[in-house]
Amino acid sequence: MAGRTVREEQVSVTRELILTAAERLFAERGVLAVSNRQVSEAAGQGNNAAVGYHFGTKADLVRAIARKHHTCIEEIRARLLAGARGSMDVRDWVDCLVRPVPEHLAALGSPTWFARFCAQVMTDPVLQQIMVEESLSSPSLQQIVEGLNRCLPELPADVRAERAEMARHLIVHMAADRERALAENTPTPRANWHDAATGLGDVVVAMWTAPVTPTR
Amino acid sequence: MAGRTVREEQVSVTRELILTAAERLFAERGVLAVSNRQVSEAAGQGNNAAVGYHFGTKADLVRAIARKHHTCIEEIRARLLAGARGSMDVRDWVDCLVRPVPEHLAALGSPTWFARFCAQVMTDPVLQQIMVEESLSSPSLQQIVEGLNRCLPELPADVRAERAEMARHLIVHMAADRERALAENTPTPRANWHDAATGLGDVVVAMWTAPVTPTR
DNA sequence: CCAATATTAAGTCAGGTGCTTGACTTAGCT
DNA sequence: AGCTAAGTCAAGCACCTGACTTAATATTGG
Repeated sequence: MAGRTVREEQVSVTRELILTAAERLFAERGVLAVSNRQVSEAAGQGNNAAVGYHFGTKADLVRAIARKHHTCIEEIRARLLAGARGSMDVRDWVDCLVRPVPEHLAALGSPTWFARFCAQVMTDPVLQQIMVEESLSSPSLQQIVEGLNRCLPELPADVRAERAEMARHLIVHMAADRERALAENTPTPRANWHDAATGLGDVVVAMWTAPVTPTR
Repeated sequence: MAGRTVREEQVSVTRELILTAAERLFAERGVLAVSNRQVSEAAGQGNNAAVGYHFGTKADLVRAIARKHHTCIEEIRARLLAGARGSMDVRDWVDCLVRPVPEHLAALGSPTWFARFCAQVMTDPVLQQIMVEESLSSPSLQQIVEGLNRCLPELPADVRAERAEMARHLIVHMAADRERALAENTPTPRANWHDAATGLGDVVVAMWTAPVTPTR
């Protein structure tokens, strides 16, 4: 991370400043509602074009934020994956799917903004593509899907795809909701991120193992 | 709908023109990425301030779009609710929850834009509030929740709230995904909206009836 | 120790935005 | 028929945006 020379160190500091300022503003006001200028100012940069200089377009900035967190999440997922290898229990694989994001948010300490940022980017018609490029590049996700497939061999491929999509939505948006509630001091159904992930896991296991009513 | 006089008729035509143009642009490009000017032009109004004149701010326009569809959806929900009254089968109540939106979209005929619009508005930090005001004002939703509560009396209140939230996310975002796939001619897991709702119902029933692992 | 260079600062510019204004058109009433 | 009021249009306003240019600053390699 930290560059060897003083120069590189300063640069990486400013980049990080911009990244975190952008993440917060995006989460609180909306990605498209915030201009690069506002991000630069919030990052304490006198230069109103600091974002353009360091990252390029706003899409590039979004990608950089996503990538930063993605590496952390990927590590957690790899760790969980190691424990689940070879298991024939759906719950083990669901935990690999469900726990990384909440655990990452817990590790960041409150307040966090990434979940709200993520939810917005994933539903925006143009930013969405950036996120899937960044996320689906993960090979560990593919391993989880394969693990689930081995546990549920009778499930039709279409239904599998459908339920994977559902799981993704639940993970992202429930995390965003909880994050928002924490930010607004609203009561949350669960006391901490770990319990929230447990509740999510209960549901996702039930979801994957639900019987499929045939469509004529 | 149609006013008695010629004048009122013209006005309601213009309003409808703006409403549908806005819905399409918002769904395709993002609510905040589209200016009121662009909406006015797309609606064929020479007046660049037509949106302002007829609706006020953009938030008001969003509210108007939401309300328009909400009335239709509410009718469908009321109809389903009448059939479920008194039932002790979770599936009946879940259908009341899950079917109205897909059925409404099916009735609109393709292409539709409302689901994508809805998903965006529900995840935007400032627009979100408008949507919940508009949606949670529905008394029929409350009846469904009560019906589910009667079927599942042992479920803790927190978990109930949590799972209601999850169901909401699934309904909105899975509809949006399917709508987008239809718009882009991408293959969809289900052949039609009714089957999609069935698949969704399978999952939501499993979700509500899933065992709750205790948190120490 | 100095010159080359990367970063930051500051100002400028054309274009787009919401909002307001005033003139014009036309339906509806007397 | 003629007046009133609502709806439409077109232009202008101040403001903000991204992109670009230039100057100041400080680190680095020689």
